[in-house]
Amino acid sequence: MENELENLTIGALARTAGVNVETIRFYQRKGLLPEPDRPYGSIRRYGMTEVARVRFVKTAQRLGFSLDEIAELLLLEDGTHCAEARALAERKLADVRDKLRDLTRMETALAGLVRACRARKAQVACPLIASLQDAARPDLPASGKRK
Amino acid sequence: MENELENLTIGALARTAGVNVETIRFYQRKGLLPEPDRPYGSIRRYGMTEVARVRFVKTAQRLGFSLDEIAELLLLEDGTHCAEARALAERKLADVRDKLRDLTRMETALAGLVRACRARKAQVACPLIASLQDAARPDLPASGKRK
DNA sequence: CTTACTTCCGTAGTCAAGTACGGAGTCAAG
DNA sequence: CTTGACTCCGTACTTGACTACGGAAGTAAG
Repeated sequence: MENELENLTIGALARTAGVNVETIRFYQRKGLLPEPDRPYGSIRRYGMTEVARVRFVKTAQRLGFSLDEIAELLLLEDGTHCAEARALAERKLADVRDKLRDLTRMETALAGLVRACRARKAQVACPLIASLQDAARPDLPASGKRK
Repeated sequence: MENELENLTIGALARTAGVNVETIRFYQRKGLLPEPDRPYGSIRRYGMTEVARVRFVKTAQRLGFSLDEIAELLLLEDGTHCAEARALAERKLADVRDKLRDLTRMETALAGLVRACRARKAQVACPLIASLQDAARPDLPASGKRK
């Protein structure tokens, strides 16, 4: 035992997760990462669970989630009560599916452009905007100030 | 002619695109949105092209792109030269596919949680983090400071 | 033990993406 | 031709997500 990867200092945790030490501490303050109590006047130690958590935060950010939203996702991970969990999960799932839809459209448009370019068709217009346009959020168009 | 939707003031543009007027002006300063010249000492007018552009920016943001990245995507839309366009499009496409992969994994995990919850299995643990963990970026783990 | 690096913690600064403000000019209804 | 709403433009403030700083305490190697 006494694994390399299960007795990390905050610095080692940061390095293996690919972030700054300050970021770890910042996430702890925000409640995104538990702050283990320090064994009697000593320094805190971390394991792979924490590494995975930090990486998850970073990945979710890349996918357009804010830290607050990520906190909610982590609630699910940590096991909330069934009723609330389900409602939350369903909302997040819908959100994820919206993103998937839009990303897929972007993929199609980009792939089309690359193909056209490869085929040396001089006419290179990328209907990227158009790809996301239609069927876009049929929500209240009158003074619809979502926020 | 003289369509409702082709002679918008900045305020109307903002309203139909679902953003603040100041945001429009901010995007213009950043070069994300063209600033049409004002017909001799008068005010600027906008059309559906601009509405679509603003909406595109907002959607791309939701998908985790920064304004700088979005500016690049818009370059494609506006038709850069083939060689550069293709290189850029290929990079963006790879990026989009990475996101798709991760989002799909999140979808699976969330859908699983919802299903479990529906089935009233008390044991509700959402392996959300785990779903993104493996096969996660096999890039330089030593001092890998992506930014 | 000393010395050099870390950790710890609080406070302050930075950068991206807006948002707000205020005064001067424009417009369209009455 | 005035009045109220809106545009224009510059500058300043805010929020989210870090990043830096500095002094006291912990730790690992020589």
